[in-house]
Amino acid sequence: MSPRLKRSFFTDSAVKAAREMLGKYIIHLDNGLKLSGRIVETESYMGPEDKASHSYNWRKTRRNKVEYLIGGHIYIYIVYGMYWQLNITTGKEGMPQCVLIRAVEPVEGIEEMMKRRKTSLLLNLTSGPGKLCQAFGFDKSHYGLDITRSSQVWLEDRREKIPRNEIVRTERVGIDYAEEWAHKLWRFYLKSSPFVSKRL
DNA sequence: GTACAGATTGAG
DNA sequence: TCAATCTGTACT
Repeated sequence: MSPRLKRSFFTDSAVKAAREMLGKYIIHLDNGLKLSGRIVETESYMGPEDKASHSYNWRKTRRNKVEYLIGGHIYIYIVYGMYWQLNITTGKEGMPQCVLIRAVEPVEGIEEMMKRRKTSLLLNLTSGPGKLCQAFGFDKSHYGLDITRSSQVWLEDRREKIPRNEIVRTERVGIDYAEEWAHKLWRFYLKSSPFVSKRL
């Protein structure tokens, strides 16, 4: 049985999918080069009801239109003019929610990641949303990709059991403008992972 | 056409 | 603590 996560995983709500994504693996086959990592930090963006979300109040623009696709597509965009943010859409078609992958633990392709990140410090390769995109080479060329079918990018379940007390649930990072939504506990990370971007 | 903020990072 | 850097979005 293939360990690849299939559609049903991504049609859950973003909060549930974000929590379940911890301990799963992300794989990028980059021109024959295999890069992979274990997901250790995620955030959920709940769409129309969530002021921090690009699709708050059903907003739909050229940038975020793929959020409206069925769960399992890549929504990637740039922030601060220089960093990519990798999101996976969730929910059924027409429901614009997504999960932001904020940090992974590097597994395969570490040498290449070090080149791309210009550092030999393991801890600095993928411990943040912008960092991991640079290490993995994720950019606009992956916009809208269906990760349940793509031969370039997918997620795998390697059957790791995550104990309940390993999962920390906190407020999201960098969205102070979002009023009461800024306080929703929609960020998840693995307590014992040194690759988590920020501790509160 | 113009203005401006931003789901970050790394250097000082 | 703060600058880098530029696209998306709203507004004129």
